[in-house]
Amino acid sequence: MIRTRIPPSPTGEDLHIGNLYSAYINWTFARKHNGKFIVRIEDTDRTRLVEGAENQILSTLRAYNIAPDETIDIGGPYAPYRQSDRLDIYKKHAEDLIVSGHAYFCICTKERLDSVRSEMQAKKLVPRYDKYCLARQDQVKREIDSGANYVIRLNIPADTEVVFTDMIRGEIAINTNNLDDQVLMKSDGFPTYHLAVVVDDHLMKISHVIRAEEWISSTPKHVLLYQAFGWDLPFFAHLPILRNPDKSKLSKRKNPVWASWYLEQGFLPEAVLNYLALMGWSHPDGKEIFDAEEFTSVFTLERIQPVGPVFDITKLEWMNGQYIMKLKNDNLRDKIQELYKENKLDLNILNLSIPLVRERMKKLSDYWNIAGMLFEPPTTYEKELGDQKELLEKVTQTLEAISEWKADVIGEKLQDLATAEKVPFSTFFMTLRIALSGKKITPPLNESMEILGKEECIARIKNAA
RNA sequence: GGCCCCAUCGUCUAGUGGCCCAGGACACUUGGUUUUCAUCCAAGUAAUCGAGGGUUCGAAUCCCUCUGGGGUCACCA
Repeated sequence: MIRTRIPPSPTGEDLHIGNLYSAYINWTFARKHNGKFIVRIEDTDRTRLVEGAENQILSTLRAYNIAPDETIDIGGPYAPYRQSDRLDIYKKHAEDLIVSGHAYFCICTKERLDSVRSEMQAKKLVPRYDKYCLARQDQVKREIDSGANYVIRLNIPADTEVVFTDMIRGEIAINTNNLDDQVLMKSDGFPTYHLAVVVDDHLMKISHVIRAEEWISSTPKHVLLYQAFGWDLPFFAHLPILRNPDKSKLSKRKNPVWASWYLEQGFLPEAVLNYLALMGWSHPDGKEIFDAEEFTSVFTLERIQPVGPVFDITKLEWMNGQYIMKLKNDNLRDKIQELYKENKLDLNILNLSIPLVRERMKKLSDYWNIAGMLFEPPTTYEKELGDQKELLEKVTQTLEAISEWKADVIGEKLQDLATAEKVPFSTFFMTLRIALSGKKITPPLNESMEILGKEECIARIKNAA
């Protein structure tokens, strides 16, 4: 049984786009193999905890149609799925490790740890804990009994090659001399990530640990933990890290990173996911546009490239435009309406405008910029029309004479007028466009005029001239 | 700095020893369609495959060194 997971930690305001990427890969891989996709909340850092983040993360994930099979609010066979609800489990496992000699108590102060580290750094050594407490466990335990704060550390053996296989990169070996005696249990009684992730992944029967590349260097600690517990290793696959244009790890200072931001901007979930699928992975047939269904059928972990891709919002916008063009009218209308629900757009105009805007939008939020003229008259004009009074007067007369207010009829009559007046179409219609919208760029004029209605058009032209 | 990962057009990538003096997509440029914009169509610019050594009849593809980029070195995940 394939079981995958993402372990978001509720320490930010929302799901990070990198986590969404990881989620999509994990979800897809699980579905491909008829497995389960688990979302486990890793809230062991009490100092960085953000209120409400947990719900936000889950709802964003669901907004992208990535539904967990097991998580905090739906439960599952290995509940609970929130680490703060599993404290007893970690405590017990940490104690097991103490008994087996793989871990030990430590009561060193922050000051001592700092000085040990800076001393080693000065000697150009890897800054590590010096195992001071390990040699005096009896005394340490006595001090703990009389109330001393303590942590539990992993007792990492010296000079040992830890080797594991990464499904994307192959074999990776790291010598334990580069590893610190990792704290497993913090003095507040909470486990650190390293203990919790190993214990939970094992207990929750996670078969494939698919996570970002930044975890590679701590994987040896996890491997050592699995071995200390006598457990089988899961498969590991480390995904490339999404990058800023300057190649550094995607960060909110340089890029929008919250997954819901893209939704708020009017990116479609399917488009964002499709774009994400192309990060480090390519369709075997070279296809660029494909949905989750197809991704699931052709996806393989082995095809993921280990190179860190730059997250290019320009290409995302193009792709989003492709998805918008494929939307059915009603569907597109509903999405626009949802985005502008505060403004309560006139439903009739909205409906009529859809065919006019669909090919012009890259994002749903482009709508107002393109179609705003259909809802309200211009207040400013991008071009002065003072010298066009006469022509506009004639336009008004022509429009007034039209009995059947249809785009093609309007267009025909206006072209006749332009011809009679010996004004080139491009000049003529640009003048009219400005008069009606104030803008040089608008949806097709005839259709827009039909939507606006005869009276509104005439009123706007009189106003402009 | 130590350790680890990585290296093909500006960006995302194809490519796993000969079909590649490197293909596609985005972006960009030009032309066509068009009543603006967009769509659509056509064409073009753009990588001496990071550099240097090997291996081989033959290397983007294998090996080594260097360089560059990234990640990581917490009682954060």
